[in-house]
Amino acid sequence: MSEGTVDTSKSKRSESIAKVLRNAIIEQALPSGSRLPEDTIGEQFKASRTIVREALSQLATEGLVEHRRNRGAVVAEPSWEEARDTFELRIALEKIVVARLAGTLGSSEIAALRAHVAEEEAALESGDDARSIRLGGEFHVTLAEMTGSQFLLRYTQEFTSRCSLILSLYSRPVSVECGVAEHRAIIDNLADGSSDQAVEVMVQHLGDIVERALIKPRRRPNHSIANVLANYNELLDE
Amino acid sequence: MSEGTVDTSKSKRSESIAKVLRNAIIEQALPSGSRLPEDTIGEQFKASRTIVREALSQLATEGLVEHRRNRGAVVAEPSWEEARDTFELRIALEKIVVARLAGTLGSSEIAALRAHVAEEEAALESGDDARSIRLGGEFHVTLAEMTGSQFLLRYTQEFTSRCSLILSLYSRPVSVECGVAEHRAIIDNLADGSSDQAVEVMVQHLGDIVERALIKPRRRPNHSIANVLANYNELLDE
DNA sequence: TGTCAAGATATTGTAGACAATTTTCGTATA
DNA sequence: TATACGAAAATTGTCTACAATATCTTGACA
Repeated sequence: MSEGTVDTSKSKRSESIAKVLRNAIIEQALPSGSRLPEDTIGEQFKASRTIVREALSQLATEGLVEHRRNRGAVVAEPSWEEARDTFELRIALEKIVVARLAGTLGSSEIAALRAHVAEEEAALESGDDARSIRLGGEFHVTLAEMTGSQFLLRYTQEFTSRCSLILSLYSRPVSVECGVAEHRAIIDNLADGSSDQAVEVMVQHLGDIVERALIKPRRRPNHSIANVLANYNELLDE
Repeated sequence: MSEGTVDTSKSKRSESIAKVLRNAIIEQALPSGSRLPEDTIGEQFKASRTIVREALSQLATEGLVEHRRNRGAVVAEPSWEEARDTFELRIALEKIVVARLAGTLGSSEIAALRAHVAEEEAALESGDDARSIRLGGEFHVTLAEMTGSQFLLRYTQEFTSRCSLILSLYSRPVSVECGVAEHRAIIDNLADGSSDQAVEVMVQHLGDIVERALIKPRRRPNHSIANVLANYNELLDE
């Protein structure tokens, strides 16, 4: 089906590939431990190994894949300690985001956030788990984006991705990690402008996520990389 | 059978190059805005552009260099807003480090920290500014290292480097940014184990640094990259 | 003399070739 | 049968060539 590769090539090609792989990893289409051979991926995207390698490097610094010398890249499998550190840092990070945002958002931004949550709810009801998880993470990224800070945005993206991966490893299969109600509460507090309270709600929210997580590892059957990527190619042209 | 193979050079050539460039940037041997042509650097290190490119990518994600499409890399010149964000994140990060460390350090670790500060003091008295700046940053990295957390270490390195770059842009020429006395106070509080107080001292310390900084930009004359790197090559085998 | 265009030069972006290393698999041997 | 060894295959690491793009130089023209 998908022969796509619509290039959109103004921004870096490796970035597009990284994005697709990132989504595939977060949605567990590529489970932890999956091998990621450079030429297989390159074939899928019709790109040379140079480009694929760039994408994998990027994902490695994000902590989503692991590089073993001369043995290729695999989807990372964060240890429990790494999971704990990641969440602790993420909470510290998002405290800053929320504190900076409280009381500064315009009505259009509030509306955008509410619309996003509505989307989350729709995905939840339709039972599309993968979509739910992705949208749940994107909510936090959207918040970071609204601070206008490149750094807060970049790190929020990084930590949100890694947390999604961690949750897929350690949390119960059923639990969707980002509660829609909690997101609504965050928006309400941001709109009201009570900074401390907004921070408190965010901390509570992320704390709940940690609570729900860190249960025990589980494993999914390995899919063929070629098949998985074929499905994800459609996402390329966004 | 095979001998030890202490593959220091094997581990990653691009990492060695990145390290040299990082030091050169932090010590302002390569001022903000300096161009970093791939083949010039490759020639210095006798490495192909592939390797140099890898090193530059690494430094780009660390925020020390900036990539302009088809126009090469230059030493980054963080804006005031980026500077502010970087420091805010760094403080949040190091609060975590100190909180985790308080009361957990063994006497050998305390001794190592004190030895490090002694080195800082020596460098300060000898008037070797570049060395002082580097050692000041390394103190914080050493702390992060002692937590045993890969993530805390990596991000502390990243933020410390970037902060050094920022200070070189915005702070007074004379001020050495990490006060030796303050570092001693941090060690004392870590040894005593009063977590809250240790955190407080660290926040105070980093706050002081910010205070001393953010004055106004200044500029140094551009040195030839080839010359600069020739001087720094000695550091390669460390 | 100043401006602008076109060619020349320099630098980055990407691809593919070759080398180095690991993994796999078949085969001989006890 | 189990194990050890070694050749073949697969995969990554690095280099170099070529293409695409940006920057600089030169010279014509107003």
